[in-house]
Amino acid sequence: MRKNPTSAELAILQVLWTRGPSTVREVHEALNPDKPTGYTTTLKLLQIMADKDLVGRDEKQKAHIYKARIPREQTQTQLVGHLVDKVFGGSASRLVMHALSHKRANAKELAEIRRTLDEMEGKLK
Amino acid sequence: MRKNPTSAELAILQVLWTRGPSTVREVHEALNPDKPTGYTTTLKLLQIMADKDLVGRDEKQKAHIYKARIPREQTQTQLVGHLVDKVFGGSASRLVMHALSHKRANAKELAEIRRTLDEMEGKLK
DNA sequence: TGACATCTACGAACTCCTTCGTACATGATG
DNA sequence: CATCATGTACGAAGGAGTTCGTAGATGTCA
Repeated sequence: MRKNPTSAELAILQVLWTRGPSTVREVHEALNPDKPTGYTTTLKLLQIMADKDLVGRDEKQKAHIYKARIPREQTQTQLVGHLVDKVFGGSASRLVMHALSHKRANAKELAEIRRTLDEMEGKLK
Repeated sequence: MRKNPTSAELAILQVLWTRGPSTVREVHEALNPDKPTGYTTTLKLLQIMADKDLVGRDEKQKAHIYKARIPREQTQTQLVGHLVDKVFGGSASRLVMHALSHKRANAKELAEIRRTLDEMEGKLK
């Protein structure tokens, strides 16, 4: 089983997931507003992530192009699972209820959630 | 604003939240099945946590008694918020739906969730 | 009381993550 | 082709978290 990405890695994956394949500079600039660091920091992180196979890269251009190698969905699942275990005693529904009651969701979101809930109950029998 | 507890700290808080005030040995033994470490490791961790005011301690006995100083609920809120920001682009409902659809909840849990959902919709108008 | 078990205190090592500086390669431009 | 901007590679420093060993204090019990 694959280890969870670290915090900095997650931020980079976030960029790659939303932007798609990107150069170091592109990632760096997407990141910088939030958290100013040197360019070589971003570079180094991407290199490390390539070692770990978290990202792949195309070296055909001078400026290498990196892309995420793990799907967003899978990482979400992993991290939610982790949180459920560590902080909600293994009960995902407790997490759901906690998130629900702390979130000022609008009508549309609540309807969506209700739809998902209906599906779940449908599958149940 | 208070920093998130680290992973080891979280495990200890978990024990204190469920057991209530405990000695180092009690915490240590509750922890060990999952993750065997030396006794002094647990001790050191609790001492550090006391420094950070994550736990308080009563030194009246020879074996000091530690208790959590931050409420479980607050920590859950904090960590869920963190996850929502970092991995779900700030949308708590996306987290809820994700957790829902990956969880094989039983009928009772689903009913509870539905009740929470009803409450939310009630408050909405 | 003396031996033994159990406790706290704390320094030190180790690992992992993050950050950056420096060196060197390469493409573009006048 | 000389220069400059821009790129990669990589060592090393620094911080945080975790782990443990050792020392010294204190309670227990035959």
